[in-house]
Amino acid sequence: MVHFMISTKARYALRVMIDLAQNQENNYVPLKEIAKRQEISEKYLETILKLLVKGGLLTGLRGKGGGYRLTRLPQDYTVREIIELTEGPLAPVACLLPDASPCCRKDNCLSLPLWENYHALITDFFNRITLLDVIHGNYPS
Amino acid sequence: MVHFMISTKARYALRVMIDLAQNQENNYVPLKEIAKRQEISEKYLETILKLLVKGGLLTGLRGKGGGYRLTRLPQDYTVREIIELTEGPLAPVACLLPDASPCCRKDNCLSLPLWENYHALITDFFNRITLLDVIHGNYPS
DNA sequence: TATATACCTATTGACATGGTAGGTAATTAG
DNA sequence: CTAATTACCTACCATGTCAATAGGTATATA
Repeated sequence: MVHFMISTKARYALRVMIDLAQNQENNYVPLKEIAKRQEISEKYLETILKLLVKGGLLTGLRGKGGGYRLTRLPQDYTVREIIELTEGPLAPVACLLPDASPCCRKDNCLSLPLWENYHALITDFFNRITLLDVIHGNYPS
Repeated sequence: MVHFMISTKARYALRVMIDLAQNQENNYVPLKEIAKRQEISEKYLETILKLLVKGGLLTGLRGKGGGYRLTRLPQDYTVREIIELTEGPLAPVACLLPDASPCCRKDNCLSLPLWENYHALITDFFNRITLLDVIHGNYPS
């Protein structure tokens, strides 16, 4: 609806990460369990978990007793990487994308510094906050 | 392409506001001139200018010698209102939209505080910066 | 061997974005 | 009064992304 919204992919991904941090103990947690707890369709959740595994944030194990689990400790994930993995780069304008080709207007573009500052602000924000911070509700004051 | 991108509507709107601040002197500036300087299609620019007039950020005058001009001084516009007018609220999740109906998960939603903090951060950022700041390249250090 | 699980490919409907087309109303210059 | 200029209005369209679904395959364990 509105363009400043975080996609469900990124939001669900974060919820999944939280869910695993809280429920994995020493076991693999099957998709079905996560889906039930989080009230997310199993099929849709699959596509999200696939991304997280592919990006190395989770490990998947097939077969009976299989499921998913974190590859690191909660304090070693940043919110930024979870979001960027599922939703793409945080760049607010094409000129600031990782692979951006130089813009011809660049030198006399008065807006660019605004987007650069904004970009730096949100990147830094999401970079500083770890998964553990989210679970404990720790935010910079 | 990627979901963190500011829409062209908001970006063009900002460029138009800058353009007018720099070129209006005491006259009304016709759409055609702005479109030419900014290299934006006239037809598309129309839809953006309509929004800005409707929102009270610009005045339009018809007929020969007509065009558009700012309704206030550049230092009296915030970037936030320009963006929100053209792109909608800055809320990153539905729960934080102005007219949001209460979410049943709200009380045990660990993510919500994250989005609230993020929302406050960017709202404050865009709120503090005026059109004049953009023109002069003044940003908080 | 049966069951549980992750993993893979493809498809769909809905919607927003970015942009276009053509016409109407108002104002001024001559 | 007429012609030119300009904003304003309604409608349309093509593309792409999002959110979600469907059905099948590979792998591990009990």
